[in-house]
Amino acid sequence: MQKPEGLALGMRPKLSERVADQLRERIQKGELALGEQLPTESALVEQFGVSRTVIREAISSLRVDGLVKAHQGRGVFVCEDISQQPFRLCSKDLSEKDHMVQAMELRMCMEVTNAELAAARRTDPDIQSMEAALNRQHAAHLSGALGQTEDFAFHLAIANATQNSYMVDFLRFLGPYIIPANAMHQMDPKELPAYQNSLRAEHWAIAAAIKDGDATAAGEEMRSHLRRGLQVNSGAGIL
Amino acid sequence: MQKPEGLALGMRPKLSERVADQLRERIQKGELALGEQLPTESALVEQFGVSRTVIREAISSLRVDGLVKAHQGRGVFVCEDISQQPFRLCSKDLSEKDHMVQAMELRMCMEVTNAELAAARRTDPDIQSMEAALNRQHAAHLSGALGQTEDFAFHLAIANATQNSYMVDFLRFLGPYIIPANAMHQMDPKELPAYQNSLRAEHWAIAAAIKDGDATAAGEEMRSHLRRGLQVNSGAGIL
DNA sequence: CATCATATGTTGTATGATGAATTATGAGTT
DNA sequence: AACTCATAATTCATCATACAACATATGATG
Repeated sequence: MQKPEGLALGMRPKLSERVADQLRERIQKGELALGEQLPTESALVEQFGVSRTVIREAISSLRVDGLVKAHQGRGVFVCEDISQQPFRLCSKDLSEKDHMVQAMELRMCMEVTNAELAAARRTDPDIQSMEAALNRQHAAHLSGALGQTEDFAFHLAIANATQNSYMVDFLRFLGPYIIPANAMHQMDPKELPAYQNSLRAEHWAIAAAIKDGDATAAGEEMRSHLRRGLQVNSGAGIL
Repeated sequence: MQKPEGLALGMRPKLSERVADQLRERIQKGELALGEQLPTESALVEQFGVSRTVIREAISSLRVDGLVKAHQGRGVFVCEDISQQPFRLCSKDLSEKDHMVQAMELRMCMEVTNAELAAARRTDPDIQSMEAALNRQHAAHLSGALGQTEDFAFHLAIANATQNSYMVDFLRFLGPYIIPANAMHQMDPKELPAYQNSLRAEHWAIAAAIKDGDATAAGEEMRSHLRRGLQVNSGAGIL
């Protein structure tokens, strides 16, 4: 049994969310100045004709989004730098396939340069964790598993080797958007082992280049690795 | 007059936030299973010894973070795919400089490949908006302005030319973390015009490569452009 | 067994009151 | 006039209670 989820044409969104959306709009349109502003809770209660509960929950949303900052006894203020707004990947006006391809390209953009950076900065422990992930992946393949977790762990190890924590964070953020799209699920079981072999070969090539400290080679290996994955998954991919 | 802001050693964080943090921890530690769970609001009221208002605001935080989903009449459930979690760039255990450098590297990772993609896919309108941004930047420089807005507009135009909306979103997300760090503010006014000239020259070189459809050249021009910017701003940058 | 009314539990919203922090006000002093 | 300090007014934070809306379990009824 499945629920419809995505508001089924009559699914009234919560009041607090509607209010929050309206306030977001006002802020991003610039109707509310940057440094200060925002009417008091009681004023908003009148404007929207809802209870304080709703207003407070709406403002709470804006707070965790980093759009406003509330000060007890003073008021709620629009943040000076709306820079702290989080990054999301959920444009709903995109087809499922476009979403996947674009997310994959985003990943590619970073992973290629990531491999180059890793080649320049990797430490011995980095190399060890990379190779450990590859060995685990091999074991998974031998045992009949898909080994996607281990695959991702290898890429994470590379991100770690860049010594840039944001790379790790971002890849980890991107991961869930990509993993489930892997075409291995719908692949002919006959072809699976061959595909997995080539996957591992590509991984080892990347690892070797990084170990050698050859940034250019590492980048190229990563690029062709991901490009192949993109082709298998979607057929497209000019990158 | 400045406020201390960042919790000045005794600044008690709001109850709702403390509760929200504890719940986040429970979820990410896996103490709360993935599909279902989360005690009822009244149960949490007893567990934490706070009012329902606080509990509700805490859950509201988790909701906008994409960690849980609330269903009226049923309960609050941990999201199946915590993938929807937003990406933030605010690791507070990083020095100001490390933060800047790492964010800049993240930008570099994407912009280099971005330029390559743009060279392969740019349309005529893309080229026009790129060149328009450059002309506006030149005008800004001539009028004595720093022209950072126009600079960023140029990079955004390139992102647009990739035909990948996520690239635009992500660059726009990264923008605020980078713009203010530009070293032009503290530069010797004598050297400023020369620096701005070289900036524009690099921009035009990138634009030309993209216009030509030369992906490799576009990537390289972008790489050296950003690398120079990173050096000016921080001295570091092995990339 | 199938169907429907009811009861129960849960989240959503409304309302009033109190506490805590900030700012505005004004009296009083120098 | 200028400064100090207590007081009041404003505003968000929290608490407590009640009701509405929705979902599910229960049990009676046919």
